[in-house]
Amino acid sequence: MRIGELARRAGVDVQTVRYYEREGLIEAPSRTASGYRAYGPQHAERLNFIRRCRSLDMPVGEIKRLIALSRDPRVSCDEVDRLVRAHLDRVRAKRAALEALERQLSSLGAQCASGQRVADCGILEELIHAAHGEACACHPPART
Amino acid sequence: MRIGELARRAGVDVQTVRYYEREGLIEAPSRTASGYRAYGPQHAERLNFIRRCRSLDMPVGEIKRLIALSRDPRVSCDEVDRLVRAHLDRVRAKRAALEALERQLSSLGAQCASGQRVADCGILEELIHAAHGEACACHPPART
DNA sequence: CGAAACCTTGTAGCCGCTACAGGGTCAAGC
DNA sequence: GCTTGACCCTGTAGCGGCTACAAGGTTTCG
Repeated sequence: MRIGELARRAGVDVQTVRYYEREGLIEAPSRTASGYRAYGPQHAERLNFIRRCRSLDMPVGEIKRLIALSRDPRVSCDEVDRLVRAHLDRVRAKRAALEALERQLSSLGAQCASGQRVADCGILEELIHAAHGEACACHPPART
Repeated sequence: MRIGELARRAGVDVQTVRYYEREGLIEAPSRTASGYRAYGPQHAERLNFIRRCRSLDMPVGEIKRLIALSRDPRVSCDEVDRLVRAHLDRVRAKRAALEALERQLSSLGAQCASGQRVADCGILEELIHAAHGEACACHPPART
């Protein structure tokens, strides 16, 4: 199987496959006489594993670690567990941040009485007003 | 006011201020005899405006547009409104995606009975199993 | 006068791709 | 045998929003 078919099967771009190879997520396959990459079914399986992890938004580095762990079946799976849970925590935190953001944006959107000139725009006013120094959680006076 | 003080007041890095200048969000200030940037209160205000928008996760390009709009008070504020609402839609979509992700990850995390070897790890099994071709919403067989 | 804290420009790195440029290869049809 | 088009190769640069260096100049304080 050449790179195009492999990529098509997994639903990724050809470039992405080469990128994973460069990053060490997929072993470099053998080559044909003319230098084309020749993949076997194990490569397709690996690529699907990677895509499944990426669809869960795991960073490439973590996927690499998962692959390394899975190659030694004697290792305890605690680290796999820890890794997935840590990732879940990050996702949870991000979701919570987005929820707060969503609330702020929708209250901001409610400031606008359509058809006004920007001179009287409630949205801009709100943004500029905040800029004048009002306290807001998302914009602390100094960094931590 | 020199760049360090300006940055400190807004709670950003000095480099970030220079970045905003390069990107055209902040006008290039006048310079001292020795070439140091010299800022006035209007720069501080602008920087706070930018940070407020960034804290709402608006892309720099959109902030630039907002600034351009706000400089002509005769313009209708419809575009301001549209821009903010479109951004809100993006945030909503992202939050929904993260919620789905969170559900998937927590059911994945539940697969692990701690202390096992990775050979029997429920998490890896699940990930690999999916990789064997089971349908899953986040990993379609071909791209749209 | 010297050290520390500031400032300058320019460049490169982060992530996970994506898109090009500038070539080589292969299969099908004429 | 020759062209066309689809495929493949490597290498490089770009996206966003910073961040971090390097290698120098300036200011400020003791």
